[in-house]
Amino acid sequence: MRLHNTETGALEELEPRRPGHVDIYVCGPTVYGPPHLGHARTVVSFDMIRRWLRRRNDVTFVSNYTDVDDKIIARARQEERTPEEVARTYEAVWLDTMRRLRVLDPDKTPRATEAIDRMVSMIAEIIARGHAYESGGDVYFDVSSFPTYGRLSHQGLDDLRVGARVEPGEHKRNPEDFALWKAAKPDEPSWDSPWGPGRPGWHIECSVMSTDEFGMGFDIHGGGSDLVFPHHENEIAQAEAATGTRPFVRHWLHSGMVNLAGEKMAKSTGNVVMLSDLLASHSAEAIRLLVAQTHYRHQLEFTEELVEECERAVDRLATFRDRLAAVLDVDPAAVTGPVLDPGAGSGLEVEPEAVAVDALVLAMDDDFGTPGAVAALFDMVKRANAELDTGRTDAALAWAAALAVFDEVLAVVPPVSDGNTDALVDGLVVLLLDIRQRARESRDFELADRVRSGLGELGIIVEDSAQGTRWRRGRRQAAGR
RNA sequence: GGCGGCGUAGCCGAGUGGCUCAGGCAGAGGUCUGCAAAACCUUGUACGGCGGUUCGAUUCCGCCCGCCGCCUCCA
Repeated sequence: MRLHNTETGALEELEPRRPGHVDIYVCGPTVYGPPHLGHARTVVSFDMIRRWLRRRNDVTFVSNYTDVDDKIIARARQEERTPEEVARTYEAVWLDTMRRLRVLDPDKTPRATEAIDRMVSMIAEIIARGHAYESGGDVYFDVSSFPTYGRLSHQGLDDLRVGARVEPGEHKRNPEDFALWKAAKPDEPSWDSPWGPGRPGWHIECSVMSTDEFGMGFDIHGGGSDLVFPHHENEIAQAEAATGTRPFVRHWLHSGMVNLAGEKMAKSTGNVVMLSDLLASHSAEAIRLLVAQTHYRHQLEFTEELVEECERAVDRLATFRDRLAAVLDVDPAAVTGPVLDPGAGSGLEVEPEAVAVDALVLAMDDDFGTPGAVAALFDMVKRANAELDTGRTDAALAWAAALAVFDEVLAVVPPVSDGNTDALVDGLVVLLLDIRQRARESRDFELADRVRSGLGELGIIVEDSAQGTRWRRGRRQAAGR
């Protein structure tokens, strides 16, 4: 398969250093506050990338928590708590939110504060190799000593000098140098080091934690495109300067930013959508579909209307899933069950429909083309529905298996509502529908419609068909609103 | 100023040097139905502007216009 590499700016063949194994590191959050839509965009994009890679590879996915940082310290002061308490709180919020978005847990989630000793070692190594210097208790990376600096962001040193600046209290030789270690300030967390007490700069942690896990030259490093410079540029400089070897990373993957109604989402202007708000009124699947419909490298346009549209599209998938379940006479949950895992006992271990899966493979193998995958999915739904309308059900099992494959990669099919398990509600609805059926048979449509609209107001959707009357809970009620 | 990206039908958004068509949502008409819903069918002069290359460009090249991101903590 091909994937885009930020460093070369070109599509490249994915060639893992160990065939069949892919090691991927994605920069995680600084845990100083609750996650917002921008986080979701990046995390969901990489979740789909990971889900695709693991169909053919043994994938190890690592994503860190940055738990020492200016913003965490500031937040801790504000809330009169310790930085550690703040970090642990938002770490838990992050994990919970990502799970609600059906994002798979990383295989490992290293914390910056647990890697300080290795950061100190790496910094010492960088100094020893002549790429960094100590100055007033700080340690700075000497950018001029690293000739390929700027190769990820495609900028020369002269270009970078223009934007570079020196904060008050810094002791840089050159403005484009960056901090590896910051001397301790009063009332801030600090650790001992050969240069005195202090704390690490932001960039060093990812060089350390990724190579701790994978060593130099691992397969994929990812993150939002806003991290290309300076964060990832600096990670390369640190890791390669410390080891004297290259490359640090084989493929750099970066996801695009989110636009809110045409404007950049920015905390400074209050133009932010918090995920807790978004998830209160929208399903994870709709949010994931919205993300999947735009290629991961492009800017994502976001409005409330667009998520609403995705809700309707996602409902269509649920309806299709339920229809297949009815035809196959199985529990709807089994339809999108783990067919990829033989022996999981879903009862649906069959060949997925080849047409749809071929289209999925074609799309995803070309730089993780989730928009094409979504198109392939809905294309199958339309064809399958058309056949089912004519009473042809022989391919139902293959469709179900294909649907499960799609859901394994994209996770956009809403789960079967567990709201239907209330035996009392179940019984009452069945009773009402039985009465309604008798009314229909005696052509008392006024009463029949009264029952249907009354149930509708309670969030229960009644649908008559040639095969009899079906009912289900509407999305809003199923979401517990 | 530097680096990068985008401009595709009402909206979002793939894609391609010529071939029937991305896909979703919305709109219109229809089939089915007691009605509705669901589903399906039909329906849209789409490719920012101007040049160039070409037998032929939305797709390649140049210029222009417009929009956006990064260059500072940021997913």
